[in-house]
Amino acid sequence: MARKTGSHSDITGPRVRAAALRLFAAHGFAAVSMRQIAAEVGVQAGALYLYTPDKQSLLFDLLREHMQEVLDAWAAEEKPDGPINQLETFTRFHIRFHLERPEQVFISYMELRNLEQDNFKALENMRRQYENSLEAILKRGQDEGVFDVDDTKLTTLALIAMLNGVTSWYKPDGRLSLSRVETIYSDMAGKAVRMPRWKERQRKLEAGRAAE
Amino acid sequence: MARKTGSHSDITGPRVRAAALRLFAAHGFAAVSMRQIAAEVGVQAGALYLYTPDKQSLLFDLLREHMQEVLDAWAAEEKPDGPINQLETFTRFHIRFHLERPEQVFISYMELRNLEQDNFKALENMRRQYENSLEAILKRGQDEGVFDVDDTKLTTLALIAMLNGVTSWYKPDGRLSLSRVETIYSDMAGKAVRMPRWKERQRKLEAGRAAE
DNA sequence: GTCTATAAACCGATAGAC
DNA sequence: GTCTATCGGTTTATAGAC
Repeated sequence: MARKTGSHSDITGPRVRAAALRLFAAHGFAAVSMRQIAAEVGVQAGALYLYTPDKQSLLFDLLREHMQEVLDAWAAEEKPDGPINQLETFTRFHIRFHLERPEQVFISYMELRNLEQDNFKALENMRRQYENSLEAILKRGQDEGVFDVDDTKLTTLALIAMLNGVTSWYKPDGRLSLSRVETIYSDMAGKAVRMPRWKERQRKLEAGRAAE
Repeated sequence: MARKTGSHSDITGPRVRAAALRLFAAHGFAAVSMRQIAAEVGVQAGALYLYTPDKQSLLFDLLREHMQEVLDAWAAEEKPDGPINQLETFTRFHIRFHLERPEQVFISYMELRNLEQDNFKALENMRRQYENSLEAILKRGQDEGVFDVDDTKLTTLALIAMLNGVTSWYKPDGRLSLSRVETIYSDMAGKAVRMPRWKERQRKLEAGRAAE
């Protein structure tokens, strides 16, 4: 039964991509050779070119599909009412989604510079689109007076950077559970942007005085 | 006067390191060849080995010196009294120091994985030492009841990740000045960890009741 | 679909002339 | 201190047998 050659296009294709993902994440795109990827899959280097036109496309496809997954998953997420709850939903979603895909996340911000210009721009647009969905929540909260944010764009980037940081230390069997980590980050994000109660009171006081 | 060879040890050495820094930051350690570095300096590849035993040492020295600079600069920074002011001092210091050295910061977290194990561990210890100086501030604030932090270690990492994020978008001639950016981040960090006023009042209330 | 073999170029590092 | 030349090995990608 065992044979060395045969038709495995539908199986080998995904395996090539999985091996590339693992190796790029572990050693970096530039440091990984096509021969290493082939060895990981169990084929010869030449066979890889049946599944990708070149090494660059292998990287770009991995990054593009990851970003598309993020966008689709967030679009499918059920959104509660009100910016405060939406911010919690976003932070929890972001942390959970990213911790479930450590390798994709890692290469998504480590290997961007190895992309050719056009590929880089395509990825950057998708990333900006995702950031905009958080900024929209902050803007709404700002308009409704429940958030007190100095600059929504800057705050968006600061929050996402903070949330991304979790991927660099979290271990699934560490001392903190996933939901516990979600809660802590979500609380910090909320405290960082929410209108303080004393400011809210002052605002209402002034509004009342103006109404007299 | 012009001659092609001569004694330039004291000049060429730093130029090699500067070229390596620039190229590693721009293209990544693994993607940069010794020949490229030599070309940037204006010497032949062989001449580089007068200034570094090998490529790995070139990277390690850059990273180690950067971390040492961070530690020295923070040690030299004048510290105000009280955790609240110290947190502001730390956030402003961190942002300013890192924005002044974008290339060093970039390679310091992008190229860690290209270090051999011993070199990596040495760097990691220095990084942890720096993190500890922030965690000490949070712990003191927690003990004094002015901070309300769930987990000082996790919060330390979250704050540093947030602050580091600034290096990925800040442009010196952008719409926000450096001191403005410092203020916004410092405010966010403060709000994220400070004991809320209502909680503080409740705490004092309970303390008063217990004293009866 | 996978293999072997190979082209053409590049790599890090060293030797030895000047 | 810098050069040229080179060793021994690697790289991406392709050609052609099976």
